[in-house]
Amino acid sequence: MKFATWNVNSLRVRLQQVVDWLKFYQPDILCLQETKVQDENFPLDEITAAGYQSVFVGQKTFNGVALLSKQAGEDVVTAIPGLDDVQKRVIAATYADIRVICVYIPNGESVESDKYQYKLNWLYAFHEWLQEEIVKYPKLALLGDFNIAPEDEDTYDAVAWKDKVLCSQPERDAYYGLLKLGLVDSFRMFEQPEKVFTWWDYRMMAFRRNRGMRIDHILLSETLSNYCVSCVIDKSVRKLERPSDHAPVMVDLTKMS
DNA sequence: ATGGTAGAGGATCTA
Repeated sequence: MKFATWNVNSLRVRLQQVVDWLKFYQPDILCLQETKVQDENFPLDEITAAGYQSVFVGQKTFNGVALLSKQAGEDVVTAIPGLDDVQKRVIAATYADIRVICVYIPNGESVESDKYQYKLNWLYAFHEWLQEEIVKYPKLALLGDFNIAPEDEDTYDAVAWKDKVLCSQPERDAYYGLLKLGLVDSFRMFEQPEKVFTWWDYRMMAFRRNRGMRIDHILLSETLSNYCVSCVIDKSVRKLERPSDHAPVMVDLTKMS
């Protein structure tokens, strides 16, 4: 089984890239973030034609998440229960006995911003909900754009980004708080080269200079991690014309088959 | 030098 995540930064702009990617890699599940499309405009026909089912929750202009899957999901949840939030940032579904949660964690803008407080509050509420979910579902995968670089090695310049948004200690504490619930960073299960990132700013030729950050993650519950044989970042799509600023991340749970 | 680019939507906001 292959699970993947990709912040597409507008599904309508990236639709052909997503369809091509699905056809090439044939993941069992693809989590999308920043679809930026209202539900009535979701490109259902094109996704269906590619052989995938979809569940989604979107809004005008910003945010929006979706789960594309070969098999139908059950027990779909489209918000953090109990959190009063107009922003569409989470969707979860169960496939066989595996709970898949797709998240678009707030960016935060800067540590001085009100959006940073919103991010920390959101992470607290998400933690509370995830704690319940992982008890209910021992096989759980959490995929998405976390907008957090867990370690200095996940940044192109740790000195420049020290205590900045995406790297600040409260954000990293919240990230490791999620791991403490019983999740493993699939990327770090394996030996990896240095300077491997998932996001590069559109500006300042950041991609060409590999000035990126590793902020998109696939976290697996310990039960599920036993089946994981690889975690790769597909940098190739970032080189396409009109790319998303994020690259997809994919895990292979082949041992499960 | 606090810039630059991309997306949505139709002036700025978000990232």
